[in-house]
Amino acid sequence: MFDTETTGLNPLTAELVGIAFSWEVGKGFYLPFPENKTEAQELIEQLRPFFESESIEKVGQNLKYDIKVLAKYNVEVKGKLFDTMLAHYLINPDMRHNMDVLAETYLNYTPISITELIGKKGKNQLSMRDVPLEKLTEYAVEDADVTLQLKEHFKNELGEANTQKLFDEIEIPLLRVLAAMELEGINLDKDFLNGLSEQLDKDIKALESKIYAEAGEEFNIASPKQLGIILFEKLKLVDKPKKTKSGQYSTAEDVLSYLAKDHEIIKNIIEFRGLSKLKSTYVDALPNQVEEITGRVHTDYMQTVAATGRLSSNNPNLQNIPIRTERGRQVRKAFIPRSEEYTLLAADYSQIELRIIAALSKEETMIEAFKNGEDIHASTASKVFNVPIEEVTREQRSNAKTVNFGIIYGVSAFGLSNQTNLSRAESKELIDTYYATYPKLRSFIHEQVDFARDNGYVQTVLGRRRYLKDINSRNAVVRGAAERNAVNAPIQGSAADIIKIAMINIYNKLQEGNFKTKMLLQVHDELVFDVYKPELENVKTLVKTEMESAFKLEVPLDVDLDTGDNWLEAH
DNA sequence: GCGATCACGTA
DNA sequence: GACGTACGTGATCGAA
Repeated sequence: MFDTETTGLNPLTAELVGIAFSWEVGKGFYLPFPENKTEAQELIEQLRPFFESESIEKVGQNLKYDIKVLAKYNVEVKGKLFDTMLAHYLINPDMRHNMDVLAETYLNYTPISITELIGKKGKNQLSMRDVPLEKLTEYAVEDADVTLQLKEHFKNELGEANTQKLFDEIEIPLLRVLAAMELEGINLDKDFLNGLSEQLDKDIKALESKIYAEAGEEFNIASPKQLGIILFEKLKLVDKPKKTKSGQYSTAEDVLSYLAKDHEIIKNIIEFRGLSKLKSTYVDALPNQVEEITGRVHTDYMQTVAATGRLSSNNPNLQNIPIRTERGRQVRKAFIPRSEEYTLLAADYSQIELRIIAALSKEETMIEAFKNGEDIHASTASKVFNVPIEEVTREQRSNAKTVNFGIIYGVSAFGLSNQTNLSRAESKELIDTYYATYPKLRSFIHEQVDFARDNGYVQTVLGRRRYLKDINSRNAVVRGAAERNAVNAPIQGSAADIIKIAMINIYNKLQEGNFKTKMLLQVHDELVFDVYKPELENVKTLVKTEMESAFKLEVPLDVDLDTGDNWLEAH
């Protein structure tokens, strides 16, 4: 077992301060590293045979971090891996997985906390370098020991939860794939974003003046509190304004959009909000996230956060780059290939969640539609509105699409009527007709809820579990939420399983084939590659084949590919 | 300087 | 009476 101690959380800039080792519960040692880089490199060279040994199993807590740190020292971590954080994620995805919590829960022990060592995060926080060797040794070796003890605990529990395969064949191999993607990073066109920023600034300022004029005074539009008072006390736009749970006036988008058609100020506020969000969160923030060393943006994928099995992305979050609005999609133009010899390839699963629910429910009508390559929303519309598929109107298709997605989340008539132009009664009727059209979908949903009631959990196609402690709650609201989770988690989670398989297989093939092409991003149902142009045709075939054959369902998986000189063109 | 709240971006 | 899943980030604002 090993655990690196470094000068920071960013593996690209972090320097090794030391490494703790433990090979037997209760035993361990700590190897401090010199501050001098040449000397540090000399020391790590002596450990290279250990790290690069195929036969020595490596145990750690969040090994992706250690692997990335060591990669910057040009050391590869080979051999079998056991990550206690990943193990616990499979054992109970809804809990937290940091070592302090795990030690307290499973070993009834409280290790020395990092804040005890270096203080709370902030200006006055020390660097690991500043911690006296004796204290640091105790801390580091304790962590190593605790991790090894946790491993002893978790290796049996994985078997009991039937998730051993998922651990060995998905999460552990994926950790290496994610480390490689994160180290790679993606090229960003800063100049382009600076240009966007100036345009946005002009438009935001213009909207600001209009809003002040309409309000009759200047105030902070970005403050929901001040905005609420202007709209609902000064201008009295509605009789009974909706409040948030803390008693403020709600100025949320869905509340404001009701008022937009009658009030120019509301339209301007909605636009102001959209543009401000775009500017602050993306256009201005992204250039600051470019790493100096590489000149690229390196996200950090969280492998143990989403309870369903999905990844999440942060610093920066590259899984929520705008696409829906014309203004927003411009941001995607800033994500570009590494050089002129490269092009971006985006590959996304078409309707993967609907295909999964069709296959798992064995709903033949829907399966057939997918097998025939039909537009699934048009096909649904044609059936529920009882018109030939070529006569489906835009509105019918749109409503069918809303129901199709809603089904995956456990939508109610209320929710549907809120999302569409349909009344409550019309929504109810549509849902009833929908279930009459796809009867096995309804029984599938009930089976999931029943399974959860009987077993306390639901699972994905690969046996990834989500425990639902509230499934038998007497509180109908709480129980309803658990029931929706019982339906959604296997669907969303199975899609996550499938793309993870594809990522591992694609990564391995690109490695084996010595491709210059690199996988860069994952956005739940999409993978983005930086493709060396001479490899394009091979890579396209490889990616499509691996993604479509990652998991065999009764429904074909379909992947759309596109390339371009930026992420917008490629999508 | 922190955490809660609100709002809003994605699949 | 509430009322569709899963996330992360930025701005504000009140309490330290």
